[in-house]
Amino acid sequence: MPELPEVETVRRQLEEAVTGRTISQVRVNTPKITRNDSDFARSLIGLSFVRISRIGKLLIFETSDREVYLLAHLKMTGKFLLNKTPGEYDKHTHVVFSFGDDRELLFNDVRKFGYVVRASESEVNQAKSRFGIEPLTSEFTLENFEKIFIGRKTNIKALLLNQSLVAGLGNIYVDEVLFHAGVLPIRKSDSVSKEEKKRIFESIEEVLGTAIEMGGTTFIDFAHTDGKSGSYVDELRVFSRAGQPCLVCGSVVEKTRVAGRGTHFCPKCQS
DNA sequence: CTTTCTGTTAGAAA
DNA sequence: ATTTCTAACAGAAA
Repeated sequence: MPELPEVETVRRQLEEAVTGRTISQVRVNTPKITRNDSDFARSLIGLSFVRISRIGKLLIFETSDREVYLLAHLKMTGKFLLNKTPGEYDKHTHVVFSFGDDRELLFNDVRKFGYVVRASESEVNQAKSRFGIEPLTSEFTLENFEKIFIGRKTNIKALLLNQSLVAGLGNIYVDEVLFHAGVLPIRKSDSVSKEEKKRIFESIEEVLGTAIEMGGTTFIDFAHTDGKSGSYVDELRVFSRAGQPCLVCGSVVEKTRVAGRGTHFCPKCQS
């Protein structure tokens, strides 16, 4: 579930909690999470976190060493948790950062798809360059958004899920955005009118903006760094509501498979 | 018990 | 070149 609003929520909480703190100890319980980096712990001890930034769903930790960064992706079930009882955590805790006080930063991930890896400045720039336009920034303009349609004819859902075109949308928010915009997920991108593109563009800003304000969506696993849930789940209009009445028109919300993903829509509100 | 499904995405296959 | 499909993994649900 971590999509842009969830990752942004975590970013803000991490920035508040760990910037300026010196790493005194690092424990790697599951080497795969760090891409089997045998120097991971040793190279981080003594450094401090300077800034936490984000592009799409990727978290970027700047450290006090200009050449040392951490790149972290939550994938499906990853979480960063601030642990108030050092040494006590479950079997899904793969990396532990200690700061020499009574708080630890944990990376926890049931499915182990996520990662926390060390990167150089050039590797960070390489990673950034693979992302498309970032919503809620000055580069996210209608003009730039319209450009991603050029030369493409896949369905609109796959287009919006493509991180190299727009950064940060995932399965939940694409369904919600398309409902908000009144466009069916299966529509071929080259059939989407200029007016519809404008509605989708504005819906991305609206839906993501509100979701960030509400601390993201906790559907099953997503948690804030304090373990609490996001409340945008109460605002979902179609996602996970198959078989239930559309909150706008009362029609039954349907679920199909589009772009290989479970896809929810209202057959009356979207066309 | 077995099978199916799940929020992501890199990489293979088409 | 773009688009589609699958594997990576664990656990909940059917």
